[in-house]
Amino acid sequence: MSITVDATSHRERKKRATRQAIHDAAFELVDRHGLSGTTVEAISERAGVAPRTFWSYYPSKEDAVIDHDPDLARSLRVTLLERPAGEDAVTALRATLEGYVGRRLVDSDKAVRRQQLIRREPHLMASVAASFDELERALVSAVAERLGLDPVASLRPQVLVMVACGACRVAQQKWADEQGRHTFADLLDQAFAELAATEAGSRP
Amino acid sequence: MSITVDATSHRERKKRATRQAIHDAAFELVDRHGLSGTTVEAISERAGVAPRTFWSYYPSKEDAVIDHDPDLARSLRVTLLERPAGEDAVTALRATLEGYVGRRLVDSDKAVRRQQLIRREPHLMASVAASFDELERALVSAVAERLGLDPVASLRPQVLVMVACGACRVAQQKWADEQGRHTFADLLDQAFAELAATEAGSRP
DNA sequence: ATGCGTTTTTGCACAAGATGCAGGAATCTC
DNA sequence: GAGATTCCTGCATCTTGTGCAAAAACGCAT
Repeated sequence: MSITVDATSHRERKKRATRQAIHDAAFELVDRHGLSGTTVEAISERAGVAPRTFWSYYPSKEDAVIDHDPDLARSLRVTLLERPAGEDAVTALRATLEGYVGRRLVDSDKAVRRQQLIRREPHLMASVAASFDELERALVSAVAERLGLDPVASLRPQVLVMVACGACRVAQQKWADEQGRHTFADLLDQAFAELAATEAGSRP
Repeated sequence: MSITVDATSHRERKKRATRQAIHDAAFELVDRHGLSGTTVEAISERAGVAPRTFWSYYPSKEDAVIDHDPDLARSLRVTLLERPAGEDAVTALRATLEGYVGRRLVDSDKAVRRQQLIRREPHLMASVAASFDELERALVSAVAERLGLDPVASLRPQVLVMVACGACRVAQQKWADEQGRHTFADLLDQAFAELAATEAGSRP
């Protein structure tokens, strides 16, 4: 048993390829025939594995379609903590999320289809929400660390993360709706501009 | 076939009672034994109906636990549109949501258990997210209407709703975490105060 | 290359979730 | 109370998801 996790070993490459194949098959079939019109059996066949193997890669059909990166949370955390110390929290969050989302939107055609698929199939929201929740938690703890605040005593970290993630989500949604007519960065600018223009402190 | 939907007919009352019984049974059992430790058969038995009947009330176990009100979205929409015309959008949203959440938190013990249950059982997020999504859409369209904005052209309605719902979510989470040490209204105040203190308009 | 320990894949059995259908029971209307 | 309508139930069936153990693939040392 060696400690070295050679990310390019034959085994590792093959596992990644299989995972990708299953995800691709799941996405393609569900996009074409809907969630309930696609069986795990069909996905497995298209991916070239036995049905039983499917469940050693993903715990459910929905998860196979969404394909959540298991250590994205850690990665975002690191990125955020590496932002310049002087930078204010919202800017740091914004830059962190922009970088991540930007990377995801490189294949813009796939990204649009993905977003629209999620809209068409509300059941996919389960996986998406779980993933989002995990990211928000990670970011809250990272922001609290950055600001030297106790996330139990203060609501500030939660609110900051909520705002930044929310703006991001709104921009991403819009971007998918108009299929990339504006760049994502532009839409994010717009969302943050709206935020700045909002009188949030008003009292009923 | 009469159009009148007599909400207090024998039939209607019985249906409501059955639905409530199923929900109660589901909540109680899942709270005690976990989602995967509770079968639909057990829920049905506790509620005094045949297993087959369960699925004519809820499409899944998770939905029975969450018990989403199917016309809450419409109701929130109406409430929001009935707010004074002069009131700014965030305040109107805040008041609308506060009223709704406040009503839900009347039975505070149940509400705390519910929130903690959702945390313990991530699978419940599916139903919660679907419900939330529906509410946000309804509110976006209502806000757009109020402001005379086109929600496709402007991001403002989306951002406003996102902020208000987000603050609400943060406050609710906190409220459940500390099991009602502060009132929900207080925590909502805190969340909005943090929002107001945030420099959201900064650029990277 | 051969053999050996480890990891991955697969098949099988099985419990639970979910849906369509049709007969029977309860309820409503008159 | 009779007839129409709606609801509840049992049955058959398909799918999802998991545990287990055998078989296949792989990595490594000789």
